Amino acid sequence: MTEDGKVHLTLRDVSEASGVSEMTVSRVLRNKGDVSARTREKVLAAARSLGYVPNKIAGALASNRVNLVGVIIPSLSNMVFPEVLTGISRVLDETVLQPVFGATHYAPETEEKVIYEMLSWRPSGLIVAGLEHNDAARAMMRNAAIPVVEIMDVDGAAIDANVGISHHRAGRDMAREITRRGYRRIAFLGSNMPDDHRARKRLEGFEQGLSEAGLALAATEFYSGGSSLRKGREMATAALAREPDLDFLYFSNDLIGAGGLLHCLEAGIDVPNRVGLAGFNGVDLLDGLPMHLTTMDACRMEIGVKAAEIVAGRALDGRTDLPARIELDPKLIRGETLRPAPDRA
Amino acid sequence: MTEDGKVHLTLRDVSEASGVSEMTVSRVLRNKGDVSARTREKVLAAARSLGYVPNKIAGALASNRVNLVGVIIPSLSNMVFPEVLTGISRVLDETVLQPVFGATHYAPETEEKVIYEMLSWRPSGLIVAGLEHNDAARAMMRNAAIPVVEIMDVDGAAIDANVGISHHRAGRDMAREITRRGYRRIAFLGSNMPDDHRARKRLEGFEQGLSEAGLALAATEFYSGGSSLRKGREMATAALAREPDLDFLYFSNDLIGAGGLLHCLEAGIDVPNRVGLAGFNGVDLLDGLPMHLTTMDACRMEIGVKAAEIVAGRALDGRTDLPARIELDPKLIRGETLRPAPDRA
DNA sequence: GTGAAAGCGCTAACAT
DNA sequence: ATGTTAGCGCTTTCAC
Repeated sequence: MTEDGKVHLTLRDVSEASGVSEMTVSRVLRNKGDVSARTREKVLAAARSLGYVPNKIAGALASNRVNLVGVIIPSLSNMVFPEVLTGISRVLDETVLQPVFGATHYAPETEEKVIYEMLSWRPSGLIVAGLEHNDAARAMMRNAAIPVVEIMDVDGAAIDANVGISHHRAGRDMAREITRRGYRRIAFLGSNMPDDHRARKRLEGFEQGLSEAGLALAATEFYSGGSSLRKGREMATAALAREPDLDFLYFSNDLIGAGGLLHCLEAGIDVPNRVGLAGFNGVDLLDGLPMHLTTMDACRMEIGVKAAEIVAGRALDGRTDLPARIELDPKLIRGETLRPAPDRA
Repeated sequence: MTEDGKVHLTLRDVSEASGVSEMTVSRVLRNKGDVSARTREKVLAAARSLGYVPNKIAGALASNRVNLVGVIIPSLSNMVFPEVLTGISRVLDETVLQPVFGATHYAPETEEKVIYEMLSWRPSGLIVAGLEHNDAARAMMRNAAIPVVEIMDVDGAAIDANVGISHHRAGRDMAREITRRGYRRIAFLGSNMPDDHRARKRLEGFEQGLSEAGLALAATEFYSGGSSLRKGREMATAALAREPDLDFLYFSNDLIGAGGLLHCLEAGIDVPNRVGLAGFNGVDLLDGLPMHLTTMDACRMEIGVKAAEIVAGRALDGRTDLPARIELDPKLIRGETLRPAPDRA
């Protein structure tokens, strides 16, 4: 607060202090239009000495331009999303655009609310995780007249643009890899969140992959709440107690997979010969475990980068030549928790 | 985009569609003032059928109220901060306030820029990690005339309000605990980021605690880049190779501590008798390791909650009775990586 | 290179 | 309970 009780300085204050019109002050502060070096210096000196901070609210209203990109994801406290955000930031940091984050906690109604709030700020673009949204959310995004990129998943119809991997394929490919190596009594261990559509699609793809080899899941184990090493241990313990002849545990993420691995090693189970294991995500925080867990890279950083490039290209440069759909390849990361394929006779 | 080429609907559109004045439409949409049930229904029906989304930019400018709270932290991809954000969201979700996040990557100039950007949106409050800021940042926050809460750390002078733990004390208390249990050849293993002031303060407190027992650090090991299990393993390996008679490894966070623990267990080192270990943070993702790592809870969730309560109480309810400084107690979490204290003779 | 006028979409304050 | 007027702080447009 300044001495005269004013809470915020305006362009007018800078104008008066520098003896330059508001309009020219505005030009200097935005590096827009031609201003003489002398005037520019006067203005900058005044702005700095007063401690002027522009009011973006007013600027956005007047220019009808808001350099914000809404980024809507299920959760921040999940090792998966920070990397996507990093990819997005890396690209947007090179532009005038700024990401603004919102979390849905895997609840469609929360997602609807978050999208509504975001759109009410009139952002320049939207990046949303997943392809599943309720009707209201879908309608808002369709009517928003801004680039909307749905990310992470490509198994379904997108509203506008789409960048991600096929989780169905990821699950199927993992099943093929596992069966090729001779595993036969295979369990799936994952979360039971009905709105985690990507985990669901991986499971569906996985089951399809098994059935191609004439197999079906030998056991499933579900948990709720956040994932942790302990959850993975508990699920592995439970599954192996219930079905002692299981020879493979497929986990829906790396953290619980790592927990399962620790359990097996401690229980003296021969990994990967007696029991093999795999996770999903390619979380390199966990690099350093006694054994590398076989997993599949979800291309999270790259998804963020590509999505941000589409938004920036369309919103800023008016480009219309950008791909509307980018399907990335989830790469298998072969750890030591998978035994070699048997020699074919 | 609607048929007539308009990109966004305005109050005027809803007013015309419902035959009610703009002002009354505004009242309905904000639940403000008395409106008859009949009028309210007409307006809501019109707004819904048109798909009207209010323009918060215009609303904020007119009302001089922006229900945003800027939250500025070093990094999103760090297990430490998501929990703080969860605490903040939990409180703000019960109010009209919305958090907006910014990351500084431990760079003071980036912090300054992020604070400037945040303030240019005229938020209702600011929550900033740490007490160390450059002069420009400090000046902006002092002049902002909004509640500013510095969090995580209480070792220093705050601008306005302050919620956190004393990292100096946390380090000192850990040193006391370790020396009490008879460990004597003690190493510190942590990051070498010069701008991670909290890690630095823990180290200083730790050294002070050691010196009280007539000891000094027997070794230090620093790493750069993100922390991971592997980094912890490597540092433990290096430290023990260089100083084979070390009997304690104090890590600056739980993740590298867990890596160190895995190394020791695999190397057949008797933990906690031959070598003890401790980390910092209380990250419960890691619960499930072969042995519980001794650590100290940094009260992250509670810090977020208290900080948000101060902002909400002051910004929304005009309360002036809220504490300006809250120092929380980092609790020792005793795992099995600490041996019992020797009987005193 | 600089300035004056108009207006962005909403809400506060004041009618009625 | 509803309507009218003015104006938030900036940028656009046009004039000089």
